[in-house]
Amino acid sequence: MEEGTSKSPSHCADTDHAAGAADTDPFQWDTREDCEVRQILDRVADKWSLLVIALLDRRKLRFTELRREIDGVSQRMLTVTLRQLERDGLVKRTVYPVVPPRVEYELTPLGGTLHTTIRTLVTWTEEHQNEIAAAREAYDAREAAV
Amino acid sequence: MEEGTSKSPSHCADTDHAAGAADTDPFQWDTREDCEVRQILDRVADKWSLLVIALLDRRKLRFTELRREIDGVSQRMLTVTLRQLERDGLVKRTVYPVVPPRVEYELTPLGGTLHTTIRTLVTWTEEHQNEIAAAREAYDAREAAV
DNA sequence: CTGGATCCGACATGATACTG
DNA sequence: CAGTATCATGTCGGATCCAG
Repeated sequence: MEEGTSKSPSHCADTDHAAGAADTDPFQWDTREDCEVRQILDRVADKWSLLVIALLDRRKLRFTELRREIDGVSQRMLTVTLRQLERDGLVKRTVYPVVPPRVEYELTPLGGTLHTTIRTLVTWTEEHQNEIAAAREAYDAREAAV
Repeated sequence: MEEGTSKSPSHCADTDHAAGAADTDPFQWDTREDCEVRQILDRVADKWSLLVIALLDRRKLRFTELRREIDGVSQRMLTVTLRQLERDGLVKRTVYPVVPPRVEYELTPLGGTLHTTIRTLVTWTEEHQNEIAAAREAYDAREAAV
């Protein structure tokens, strides 16, 4: 992630419906790799990004607070993730030039709209995790039987 | 499979609201790693999974058809992805015992509900990709200036 | 045609140490 | 406190070969 930061993917799908038209074409969206949409999707659907955005909903948090709240994130990954989100205009970073450095992170309006969307995905997962767990057990059992 | 397929993460967040209750607690969901929700999320938000589910919406496709439609996917990744989705009960795999093997993939009802959700995420991305692109340019320009 | 198995390189991520 | 820099490594993913 940190390496290839300045890729310039093709705007393949920013055709018409990207502007907001109620295009409901079932499938045909990206398919092609190096598509901007797919790239953004990968970033947005990222493990840590998801968590950061969720935690930042409606409140500011400092670097260390975020780090403490997100179990398992390394300092490095948190920094990288925050930078990406900042670059994408989803998170705003405010530095207070005081003696012990103080940096606060918060969602931008754009980030806020994403939060809603992400929340939908999370809710879906929460609602169906049991079904998925069951499906896995069934699948594994079937496999083991063979 | 080769990667971590048989992890048994803790059911940390499958508490109450997971059952479907209209719980709108702003943030507190996973945070902890090795949380089942987070694991499912990672799978579901996966690059290839997203594409496969999108393509499978409302129609069956054969292995080769999928491979052809998804630009850039290797045989291996497609196989792995399909297996995961099948295990999770999102995709149904049907094998026809004919001379040239014929295997068809289609979404299960559960997979169908996920498609809707994913579609939301994709739509968001499509609608905001310009804003994000602009934010990136602005950010990069700001950086370069320094 | 479908896909399992293996080898292997590349990149993402983690751990650690250092700085303003 | 909030990073940056460096090094170590695990995993992902691609290529290839092979089998039912």
